[in-house]
Order: sequence, then C-alpha cells, then structure tokens
Amino acid sequence: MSELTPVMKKFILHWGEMGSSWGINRTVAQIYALLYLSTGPLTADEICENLALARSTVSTGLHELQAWGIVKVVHVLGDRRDHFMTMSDIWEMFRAILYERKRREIDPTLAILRESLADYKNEETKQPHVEEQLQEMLDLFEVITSVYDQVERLPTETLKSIVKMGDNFSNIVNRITQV
Amino acid sequence: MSELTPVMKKFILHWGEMGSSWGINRTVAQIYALLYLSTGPLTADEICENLALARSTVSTGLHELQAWGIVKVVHVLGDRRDHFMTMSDIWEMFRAILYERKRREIDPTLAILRESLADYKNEETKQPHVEEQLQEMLDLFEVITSVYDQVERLPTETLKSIVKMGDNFSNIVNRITQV
DNA sequence: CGTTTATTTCGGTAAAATCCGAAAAAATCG
DNA sequence: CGATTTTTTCGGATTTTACCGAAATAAACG
Repeated sequence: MSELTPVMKKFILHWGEMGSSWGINRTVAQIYALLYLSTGPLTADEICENLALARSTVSTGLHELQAWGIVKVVHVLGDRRDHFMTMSDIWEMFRAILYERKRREIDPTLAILRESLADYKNEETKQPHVEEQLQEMLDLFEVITSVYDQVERLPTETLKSIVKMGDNFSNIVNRITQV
Repeated sequence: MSELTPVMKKFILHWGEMGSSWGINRTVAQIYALLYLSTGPLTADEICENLALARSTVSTGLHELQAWGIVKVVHVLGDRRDHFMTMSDIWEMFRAILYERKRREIDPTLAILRESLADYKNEETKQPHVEEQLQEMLDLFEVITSVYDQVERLPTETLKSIVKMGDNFSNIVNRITQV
C-alpha cells in the first residue's frame, strides 16, 4: 500500500467531517473514504496505518459499514486476512444508503404513529385535535414510504434517464397528473 | 394549558427518541412534538413546565426549530410573551426539512468534491483511479441535487397526485423514458 | 493439536454534546 | 426613564459517545 497523496488525505478528512451531519461518526466515514479511493481492497491493518486508528476501532467501523451494506469483505488467494472494499457501483451504494435510512428513520416512526393512534382510541380524555394531528403525520409517513417503494423499484437506468430530462420532467409529470 | 394526556406524553417521548436518528437532539424533537400536538400556540414557559426543561434549553431549542423553518413565533394580543407553533401545513414542513437536509448534507459535500478534483489537477503523483472515483461521486451528488431541484419545483398537489397513482407511476415513467 | 496470526469483545479514559442555572441583555410597561 | 417582565448568553456540571489497548476468542497454519 503506497502512501496517501495530499489530495487523498484532504478528501478523507473532509469526508470525515461530513459524516457527522449524516449520522455516521467521523472515523467510520474516514474508513469509507479511504476504501473508496483505494485502487484495491485493503486489510484492516492497512486502514489502521493510513488513518492512525486503533485496530479495534477499525474492526468496529468496518462492521458498521457492512451493516449499511456499502462495504464488502473479499479474500485474496494465499492471504488469510480479510480484505475490504467499497461496493463497486456507486448507484447501488446510493440505493443501499437510501434503504438503510428509510429503515432506521422512517419505519420506526411509522410504528410509533400507528401505536399512538391505537392508544388514542382507548384514551379517556379525548382531544380531537390530537387525533387529527397524529393522523396527518401518519399519512405523511405513509406517503414517504410509498414514494420510496416506487422509486426503489425503478431500474438505475430509468433514474438516470429521468435526471437527464432536466426541466422537462416537471412538465411531463404535470401533464400526466392532470389526466 | 391543560395537562398532557398519557398518549401525548408517550408520543412526545417516542418522538424524542427518534430525533437522535434524524440528527436532532432529543429535547428539541420533544419540543417539536409538543407544539405539533398542541391545540394552540404555547409560550416558552409552558413548554418548560410540560417537558420539565430549563428555560434556557427551551430558548435554544426553539431557535433551532426556527432555523429548520418548522416552528414560527406568533403574538397574542395583550400578551407580550412570544408564542410558538408548528408550521400548519405538514407538506410545507416536509419541504422545509428536505430543503435544510440538502443544504446541510449535500451542498457542502458538493463543494468538497469539486475542491478535491481541482486539487487533484495540481497534484504531482497522479493516480488515475483517484480522479475517476472523485468524479463518479461528484456526478452522483450532482444528480441528487438535480433531482431535488426538480422535485422542489413540483406543487404539493402534483406530488400528492403522483403518490395516488401508486404502481402506475413507475410504468408511466418507464414509457416516457424509453422515448 | 499446539502455535501463530487475525479478529472481536470489553472496561476504562478522553472527547464531545447536552442541559442547567445564574447573570446579562433586550423588550415592554407605567 | 426606571421598574418589571421576557429572552438570550455563557460557564460549568452531567451525560453520552467515541476511541484506545489489553485480553479473549476465533481462524488457519504446520
């Protein structure tokens, strides 16, 4: 493993900073950035050296990235150590992140909203406004889920086409929905 | 201000827990939940009482919610205290959150990617793979931005229509994009 | 099967974020 | 303008999270 160039170092540090605004901790984001820029898979020890992290921190970080589904283990013939690399198709990576965020941020909230509305039915001192508000929020989260499900089903190529359409897309959508 | 019912209490606590997975701290999320369920606007002191928080914590939390653009100050005739309420249209609230998340999570990353690619041009030890990877990530973030911009422009009613179309939407999009 | 190498677990420390309460500042009143 | 009410700022205590290093576990070798 060759030394990190200044650009790589800077990018990895930047990426680490951004991690916090994404709900990923700094070092985990740095590990991802390093793997992303690496030409080939790296061992945990190589990651330690490059980022000056404890072996245990890297171990935990790699597990977290695998839980997100954006880093994979690969094996090299004649080497018993695990090697790690990022998912190769960046669009698939983006899908994986979307999936996980929905799972962590939306799904539990849906459950809470449904539970709260069920609780409300059994409550003695009913305030209609509370039910209305809970229902409205539940509707919103169901819509988000529905949109997510539809987008998830679109093939990557379709998504790319939509993007290329630029401004035209809005116009077409408007036409369709006026039917 | 009447006492909180058990359902309200439970919901507010749940919402607080979810806040952490959204990058909002627990108490701020609780303040939002309380305001969301409230029939009318509340003063900071009423929020303190209901949630058992320090006055200063509530003050800071309300500012944060206002920065997100999802809580507004209103004034009541004959009362010099500020009163607070959530944005009334939940779809507008959702837009506000989307806008802020893009601003915080996407825009700075775009800047970093562009900067890194510019740095790369001046670097001495060029590794082509690094440039390719940076470019690929930049493309992804530009696409995200473009999609966001297009969706932002769609009127709320159009969005709702799309959702109601359910599965049909994917089919139609497929037809359009095959042209 | 014992030895070596690789990985994970875990307790403690260091760092960061959260929250409080006192004091300052700002706004409104008479 | 001085007094009172409301809001904000800020230093420090508390809680939470991140990170390290030693020890334990697991895997692969001869």
